[in-house]
Amino acid sequence: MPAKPVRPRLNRDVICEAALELLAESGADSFSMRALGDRLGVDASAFYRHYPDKDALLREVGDRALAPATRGFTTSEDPSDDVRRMCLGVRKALLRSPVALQLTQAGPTRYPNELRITEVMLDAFDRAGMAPEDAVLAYHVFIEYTVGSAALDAPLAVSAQLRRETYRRWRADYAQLPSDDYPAIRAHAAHLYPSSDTVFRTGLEALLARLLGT
Amino acid sequence: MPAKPVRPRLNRDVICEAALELLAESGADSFSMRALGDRLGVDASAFYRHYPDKDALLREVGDRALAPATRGFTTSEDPSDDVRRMCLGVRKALLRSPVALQLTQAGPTRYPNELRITEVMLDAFDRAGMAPEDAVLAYHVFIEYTVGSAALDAPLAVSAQLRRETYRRWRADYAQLPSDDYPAIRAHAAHLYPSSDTVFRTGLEALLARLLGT
DNA sequence: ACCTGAACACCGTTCAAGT
DNA sequence: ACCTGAACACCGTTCAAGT
Repeated sequence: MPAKPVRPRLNRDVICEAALELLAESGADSFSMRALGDRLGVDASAFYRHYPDKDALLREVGDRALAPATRGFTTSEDPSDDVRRMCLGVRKALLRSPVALQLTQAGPTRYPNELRITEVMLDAFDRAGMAPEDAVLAYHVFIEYTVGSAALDAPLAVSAQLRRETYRRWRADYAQLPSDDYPAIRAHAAHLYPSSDTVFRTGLEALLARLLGT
Repeated sequence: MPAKPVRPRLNRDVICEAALELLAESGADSFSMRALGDRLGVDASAFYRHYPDKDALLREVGDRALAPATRGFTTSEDPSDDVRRMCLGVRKALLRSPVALQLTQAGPTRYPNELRITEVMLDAFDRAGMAPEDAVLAYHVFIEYTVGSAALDAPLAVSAQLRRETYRRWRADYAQLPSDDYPAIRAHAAHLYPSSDTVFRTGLEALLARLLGT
């Protein structure tokens, strides 16, 4: 069999794959072009032949992180449930990979996974019988809520144990506030910071019920 | 009259004030300890006597950016409207100062403005007759939605003209997608990206109607 | 007590040079 | 065509030294 060409060592596929691994292992804070270069046995400057800059690289990496939400998604007969499942899937994918946050700051990537999510949701609102303007409005509301929540929840999503301990500490802090100034906080301190998944579900169901009229 | 003591040149008040100005003028990207030092005529290392690190400094700056939302806020007889006005005020403050995003990533600051916002909202849910667990759940939903949306909208909030042009360009891009793969996107391209304030209002009213039973 | 200045260990990015 | 290596212009942070 013919020898596989050793060149090219680098292309967008191997770069994004390595970036996703590096992000999953070491977190978003310690990601750098130099660290990515080390992992691939390549100088950091080599990436600039494949992407104009770090942001462009991370935008493609970010879209690939969304793949679990689109791969295998099947539309049902219930548009409301399609929106529900898609939002939950997007949230799960965003919490899994710490590059999610990056995506929130650069506008639409128009990469395949993002486009598929948009298509599925707009189609669902259409099937629900919404007027075009209302469908677009609803689409943006669900995306802002889903991505925004994920951006807030992501920093503590890495470890369930760390999350529980952190929430417990925060509750204890709230419980020690002066009750003259903050009576309502004091009264609710023990209940603050329920599971962020429960919080997300609560808002999601409220939006579905009101905007899709289920 | 006695001469004002020249020392201390630096304290938390003058540091935060200068940081807010620098952020408003030059944006979040070009903020650095060195740039802040230049503005105050001081070496960058001088701040480390007043804050443990850059994050701690920005957390206090972030809370001060919320001041417009709490200063002058008065509770009404309609809890639902109190929540509405507070969320709109928080959004406005967050879009005004580009440090908002920073706040979303570090957990609660427990600085005065953030605490006041929490107190007002929990109190409103109480007055609406909600059970304590439901009040806390609703509080977290509204905060996630408000802060999350602001984090997504902030990058384009600086200039209305830039925002309009950017949205127009994005719509044009969506309109050129292959309609075989993305029929719903193509059909809605002209309506995508309505005013982000309208989007926020739509979701906010849906959540108010469903969670506060208006 | 408070700030300076130099230093350390990093960054993203560019560009001539190598192969 | 693709990558290297050195260089540039930055970072946040520490710490001995100054006043």
